Amino acid sequence: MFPRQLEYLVALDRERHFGRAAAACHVSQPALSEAIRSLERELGLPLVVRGRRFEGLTPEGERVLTWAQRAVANQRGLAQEVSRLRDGLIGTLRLGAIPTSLPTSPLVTTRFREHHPRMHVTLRSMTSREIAHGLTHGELDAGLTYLDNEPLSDVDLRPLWRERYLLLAASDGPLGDRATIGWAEAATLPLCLLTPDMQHRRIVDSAFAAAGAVPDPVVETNSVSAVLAHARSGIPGVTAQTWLVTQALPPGLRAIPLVDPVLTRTIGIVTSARTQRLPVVDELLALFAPLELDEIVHTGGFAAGAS
Amino acid sequence: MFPRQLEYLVALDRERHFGRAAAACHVSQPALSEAIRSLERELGLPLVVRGRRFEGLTPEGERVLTWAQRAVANQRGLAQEVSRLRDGLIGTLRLGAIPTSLPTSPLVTTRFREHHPRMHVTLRSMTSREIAHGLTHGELDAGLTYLDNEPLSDVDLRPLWRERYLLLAASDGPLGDRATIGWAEAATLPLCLLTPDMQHRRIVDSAFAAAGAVPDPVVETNSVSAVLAHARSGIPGVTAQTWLVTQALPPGLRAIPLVDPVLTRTIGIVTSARTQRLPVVDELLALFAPLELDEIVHTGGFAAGAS
DNA sequence: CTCGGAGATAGGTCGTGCCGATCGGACGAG
DNA sequence: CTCGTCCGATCGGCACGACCTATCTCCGAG
Repeated sequence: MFPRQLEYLVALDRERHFGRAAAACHVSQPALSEAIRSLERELGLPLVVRGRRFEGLTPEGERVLTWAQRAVANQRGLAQEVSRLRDGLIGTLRLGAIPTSLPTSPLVTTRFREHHPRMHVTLRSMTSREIAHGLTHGELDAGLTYLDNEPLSDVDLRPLWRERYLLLAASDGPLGDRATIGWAEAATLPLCLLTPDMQHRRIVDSAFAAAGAVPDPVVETNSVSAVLAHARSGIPGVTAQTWLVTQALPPGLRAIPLVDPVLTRTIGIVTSARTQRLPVVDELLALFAPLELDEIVHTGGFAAGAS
Repeated sequence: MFPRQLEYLVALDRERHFGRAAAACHVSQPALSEAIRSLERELGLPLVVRGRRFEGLTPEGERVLTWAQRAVANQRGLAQEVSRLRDGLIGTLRLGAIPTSLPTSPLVTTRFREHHPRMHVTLRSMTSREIAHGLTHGELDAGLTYLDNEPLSDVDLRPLWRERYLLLAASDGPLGDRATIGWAEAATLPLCLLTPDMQHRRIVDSAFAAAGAVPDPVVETNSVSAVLAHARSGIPGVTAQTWLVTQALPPGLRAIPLVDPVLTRTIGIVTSARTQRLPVVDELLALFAPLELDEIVHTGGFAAGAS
């Protein structure tokens, strides 16, 4: 019933060792041991499998654990709220971002830091699946990922901008003078694409499929800079247009909008809908109106916004 | 930081009086008074406006209060989980239901009671707005209401069945031999409808509008039985077909399916998506597969199911 | 002026959470 | 087989804090 005991239970489940759990909680081992026992006594339920060593939680213990974790998370939220009210927001915003969102991520991080100078930001490149996992397990405050593809469950969405897609080709090649190109035609070219484990590639594939075409990826890579390099040497590639916002198009390259269909994917902030919003998440969302960054991303007003 | 203090804060905000709050928590007034002071000291924040009498919480106090309420709710959830694990589910399922769902509500309540014989159910007739309020404020475990009309926010949905709509008319009147009737034609009749403050009426109005017709409600009432009575005396009425599932159609009445368009509205269970699911809510949802009741409702297998 | 209500203060008691020290069983190494 | 080690349980004692009753202060109503 009491937060200390629940905290110990969470630590015990995490460390799987009474001594280490006690150390993690800055108490002696007997204190933690006794607290767990008293918790079992109060609840009238066995929580941990009693053996010579720690052997995991009982099924009842697992159920209680989830409530304990929520209580601990709530405690952290309260502590963060108090610290915000007293000293302004202090601490670290833990942000996960898919690779495609990285070039534009400074739009998010810098604005956040402008409003909260004493906050730190950790920005980790991860897959959308890892982001979902991090959110549900409280290891992440927010994520930057696709919103309308392979939808995540139990998250709140805040769209920021819409991606469009470009064919990168050598300006002195046969495509040097094209204003647009259809996905079907692009599929007839030898292409350099990202590997299929990346969501960007799966989105691109769906566009080819929508145009009734099957692409021919003669080179597959998991690095966008490799795509650019191949494009310059004659093997065109497909990229999201935000990749070109931060860095000038290298000389000798052209970016040709892909049409038929014009494929757009929304990128935005995802936050956990299940756990109570931490103050830091509230503050983050308060800074960005829906799709507010779309204009900046597409008009190239990025450099100014990120300065 | 400690649950007792947070509990006191919640009680103080509720009772707006130190003495009453203390009584509600079964402690003496000085105990509560001192606990609040110590909480303010620990957090380093003023929480209550200090005056000769209680004068409300400070803005900081309000923020802390929301976290305190979550902590208390979480505590209740844990307690309920423990009681479930020990003795099976005991207590009361607090259910809110819109009037239209009442005739079919026994399908829900009886199945729940079959699986949890020691649980009580309180079923309160309320508007969908009141249900939403009750869910967000933790005064309600679940609601029974329309899912696809005037959508509620921050709730989880579990569809149960789909309503269709019927025209009730005297069997010896001019409509006595009709198999179906269009909304447009129905609008030309003198009608008895529910009052516009009821969602059922607003749904019916939208069906008339979809057919490009404006009904002529010569009688408006907030009671379905009045609609039936008027139908028998010559003024037809519109009702959801589930109203006729429980009670046999009174002699002299016919129920004629309304078409063009065939209007369907889904009724189901709504639960709070924001607060952590209480065990009782988990158990309730576990008993009903999506739209599982649709067949029972429409084939009239209801009596058997409710026995 | 007095009285009653509201909340703060004072002083004392009891529970309990924590510590250091120690115990006892299991297990691996030799 | 036996010893050493690791892990968790148990013990005795201390100290803090949460609570209680009683009392005080202040203010407004009558």
